[in-house]
Amino acid sequence: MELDKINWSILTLLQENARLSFAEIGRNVGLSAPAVAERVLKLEESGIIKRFSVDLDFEKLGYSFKAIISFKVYTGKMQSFLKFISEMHEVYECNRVTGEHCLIMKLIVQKPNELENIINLFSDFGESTTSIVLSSPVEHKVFNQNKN
Amino acid sequence: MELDKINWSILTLLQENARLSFAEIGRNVGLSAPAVAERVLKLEESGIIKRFSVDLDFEKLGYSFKAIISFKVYTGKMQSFLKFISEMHEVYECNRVTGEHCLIMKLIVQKPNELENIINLFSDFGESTTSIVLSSPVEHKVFNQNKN
DNA sequence: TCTGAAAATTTGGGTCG
DNA sequence: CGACCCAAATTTTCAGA
Repeated sequence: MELDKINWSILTLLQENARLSFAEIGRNVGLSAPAVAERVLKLEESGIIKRFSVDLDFEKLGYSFKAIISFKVYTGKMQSFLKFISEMHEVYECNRVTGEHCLIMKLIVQKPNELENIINLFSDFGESTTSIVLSSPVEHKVFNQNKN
Repeated sequence: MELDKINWSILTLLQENARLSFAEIGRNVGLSAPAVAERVLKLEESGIIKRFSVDLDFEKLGYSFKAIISFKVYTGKMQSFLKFISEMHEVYECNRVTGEHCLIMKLIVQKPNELENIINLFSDFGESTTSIVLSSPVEHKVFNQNKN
């Protein structure tokens, strides 16, 4: 799909506030509301917009600990481990990567001892290296085309 | 702020589809539209909902390479490095962590050689270990209170 | 793109624990 | 008094040409 400057502007605006009305977006990019609606629909249909969502403050929800776990899966255990973590709500994200460790995961938990339990459960599947997140200087940055 | 079962349901629904109407959410949780609107407003005001956003498919936008860089910052270079990356749109996320490496970053780029350039730029500030993301078995999971 | 019709959000007033 | 419902007014979205 071809992305012109206007579509990039729409995507930037929607990332910052997905509840802008089409009319308001149109005012920003110089289009009428129906024209914006049509573009957004096509962006959804093409899959470029995967979903409209909300970003939550996990700390305020009582989940104060973020951890990043690098994980080296034992031979033959990959499939069962992926199935295992897909059902754990504490595992927020999991990436398969090149390099020494096979997986890099991000977890969100309420208390340190929850993390301990999880690491114990993981030990059946491989070896983990855990880092606690102290802060997130850059978090979920708005993505745009600026090439500086 | 107190979060009852209804507010958790609202948060789950909004994460899955932030464009549900208040009336539709109300049908799911057994409230009227204005009651839902008021709850959502309070969730925003309290900061639990940080923003309404869209999740994008970066591959379809031509940004096919995700990388995770572990970074050990040289003494005294932390502040200048954080300022440096805050202005780089390729750095999607940056976490300060415990452990051997000080920072773990997620980057999104179009081509491998862009990554090479970035790693070269980073070398003034510290030592990096780069992993290319092959796939993301779990990505931006919907967060809810289920304790199973 | 424009216009009318349908649906959504917002606001005010009133009610129940 | 806070949280909710109902109903009217405004805004937004949708579907026709």
